[in-house]
Amino acid sequence: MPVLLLKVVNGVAETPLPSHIQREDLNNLREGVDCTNKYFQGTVTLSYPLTKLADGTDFFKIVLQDLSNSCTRINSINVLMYGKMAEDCSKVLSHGDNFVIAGFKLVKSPTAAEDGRHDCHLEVSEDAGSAVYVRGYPTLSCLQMPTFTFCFTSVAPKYAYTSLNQLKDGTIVNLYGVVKFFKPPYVSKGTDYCSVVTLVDPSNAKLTCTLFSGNLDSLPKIYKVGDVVRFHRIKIREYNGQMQGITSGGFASLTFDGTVGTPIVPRTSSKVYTFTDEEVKTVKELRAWAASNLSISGPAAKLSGVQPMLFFDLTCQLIGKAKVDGSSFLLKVWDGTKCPYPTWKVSVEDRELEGEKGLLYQLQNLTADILVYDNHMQLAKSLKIGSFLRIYSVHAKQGSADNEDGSHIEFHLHGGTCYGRGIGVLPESNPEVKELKEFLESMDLEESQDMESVSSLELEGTSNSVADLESHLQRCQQLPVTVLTDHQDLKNTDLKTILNSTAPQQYRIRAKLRTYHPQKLYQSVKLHCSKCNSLQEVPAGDDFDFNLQGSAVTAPNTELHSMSWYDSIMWTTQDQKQRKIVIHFVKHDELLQHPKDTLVMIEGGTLKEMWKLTKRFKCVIPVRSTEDGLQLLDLSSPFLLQGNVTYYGCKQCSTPKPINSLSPLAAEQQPSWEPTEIAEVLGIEPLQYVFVMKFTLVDGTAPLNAYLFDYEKFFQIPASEILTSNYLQQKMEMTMNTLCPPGRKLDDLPWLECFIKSYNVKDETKHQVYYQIFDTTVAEDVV
DNA sequence: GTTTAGGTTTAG
Repeated sequence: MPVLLLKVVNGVAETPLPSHIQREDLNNLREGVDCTNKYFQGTVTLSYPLTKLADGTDFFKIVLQDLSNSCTRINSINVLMYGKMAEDCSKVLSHGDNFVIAGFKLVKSPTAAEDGRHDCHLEVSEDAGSAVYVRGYPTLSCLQMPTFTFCFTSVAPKYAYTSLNQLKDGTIVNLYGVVKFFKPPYVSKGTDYCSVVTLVDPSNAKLTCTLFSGNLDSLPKIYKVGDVVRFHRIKIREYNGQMQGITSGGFASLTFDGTVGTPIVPRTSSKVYTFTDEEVKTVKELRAWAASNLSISGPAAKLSGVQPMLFFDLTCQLIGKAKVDGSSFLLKVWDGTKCPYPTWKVSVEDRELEGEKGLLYQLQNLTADILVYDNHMQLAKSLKIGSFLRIYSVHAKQGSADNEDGSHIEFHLHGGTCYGRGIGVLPESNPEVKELKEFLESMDLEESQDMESVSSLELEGTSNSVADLESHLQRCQQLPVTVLTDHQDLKNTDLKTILNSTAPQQYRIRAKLRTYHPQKLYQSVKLHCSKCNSLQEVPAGDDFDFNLQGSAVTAPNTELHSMSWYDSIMWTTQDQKQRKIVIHFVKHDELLQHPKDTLVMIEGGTLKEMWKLTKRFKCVIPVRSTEDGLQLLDLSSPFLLQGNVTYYGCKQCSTPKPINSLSPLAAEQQPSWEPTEIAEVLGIEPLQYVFVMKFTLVDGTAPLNAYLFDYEKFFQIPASEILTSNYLQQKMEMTMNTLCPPGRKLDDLPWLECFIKSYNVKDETKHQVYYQIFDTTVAEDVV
């Protein structure tokens, strides 16, 4: 998406177009051309009346002519506008107007043969992040950032939504709800797919909807309990004394991830739909309500966390499939983790097995064989190898002990759809799929290294291969899972001896990790001040937003705008809050720099808006206006956001200076905008992210509690980045599962080699000895 | 046109 900054003063756009978007000639607009950062300028030669599409969305079509290219045969193009932008443009655009469109979508024109215009048309809407600039008119659009839009225009809701306790028999309504239960679409016994969805909302009423469609894609794309949905035109009936929702003609749905703080992006098959600030607000409210009123901790699990005798939802990639018999079908999947129990292997005829043989072999010990039955077979057969799946309510069944490999675990997807049993295909765009892909890709390297040693082996018929991953993993388990980075010459000391000795001293130990605290790993991340040695919790995002709202109450001081070393733009949100937002772009030699090198300061922005800005700009500093100049916010807020790290300062040790102190840095030849440098000139003592954990170690002589205090060395994961990276969180969880595998007997736990030191802590009343882990890191093959 | 399913685990 393009970045289009329209400078707005008193509501009138008067800025030239940003330098990085480039004009594109009509004859260069071709299907497949990347139109990001391109704009098209043309003159209106024809406009059609404003109309409404079947779903009520405004639609406006005009024809633009590119007069600069009079020599080309085709010099005009259709422009299709949707939603609010259509309505607005229809009011101000007239014949002969010359204007600019950016952020358009180039789509093959179905009417090119008849109207003789360009063989593509341009589609624009606010939802798509488009912007229209008409000379001399107020801006119709937006100050638009890479992936979000600050809209200047207010949008009145077109649809009325009924809360779930107000539903009446025989009506057709629009509604919102949080998914409490769902059955992923399955093949019904009739002609359609069916999906059953139970919704709840803050009225505390519940509605079960039975949705049918011949088109799988038009059923709601619900991936988990807690997702938020918007249904349009759903029919309400009474059934067995309760209200029931059922699809009616024109049924349409949007689905949103229900996790607080994740991007609000609708999942839908509808080509055109209303999606405005109203929707965003409603989804936020429902997310917040659900977070405190709905238990959404589903039965999701990784293979490494599978418990026998339980049902769970598995997110995985399909690597093989095979027909087994008339009532069952085999899916071979993996999720990058290893089930801690022996798992079954379903034998199938070689010719029935689909999938890449090399990969199936390579991953054989990380693969779960899932047998699916009856009604699920049809869907299972149609799945594409390589696709990402969520298989709901898989049964992890304890196998019979008389089997030759003892008691193994079997995976069944039983027939029927009770408890939402079924299979859903996740799109590549799904954040969890992205995460999984990244994760699987990062594993591939290790696997392929292992494969080098067996590359000469025949890959066919290798069920008893000696050089498989299983034995590799077993070898790993005999080697220590943590190693020393120093002090190799030291001898081990047993824990009892250490506990009976005086502090301070240093020891090398060999022990097992019996348990650790906190179990919720994100709780182990703290902020540490190396100056006063204080530790504190990482502020929750919500607190920070609250602080921002407080600072936004003070109106921005326009006297501080556009100083010698920065340019400023301000605008007001058109929602009820009428929030004023100012962005100050720091210049170098009086020129704006490339966004990736630019530091921006923002007044009145929300946390989410700032995160978006960090994707585009080098650094973001939240600021507020005072009479004397721009200042940092209270130190409960970060003083800097950069990449995916939020930097905080120590309240005790910092003496914040005015923002103007940054200007010498901006004047440097090539400002590096290093966080430490920024902190220093702003008088901030930066806090460092650190993992703080308590390990209970045992070695057969005594248990000993040792603290881990680690910036990044132990886990080889920067503590500063883990809170914003699901991938790193998953990696850390896997590491902990290797160090201390759940459900394992003490004998079967792996050994850790650690370097620890004891130290004294004394106060008036007591004296205690503590232990801390040093110079130790997770072994290379564990990471 | 208005079936299909209408939540609450298979039993392989």
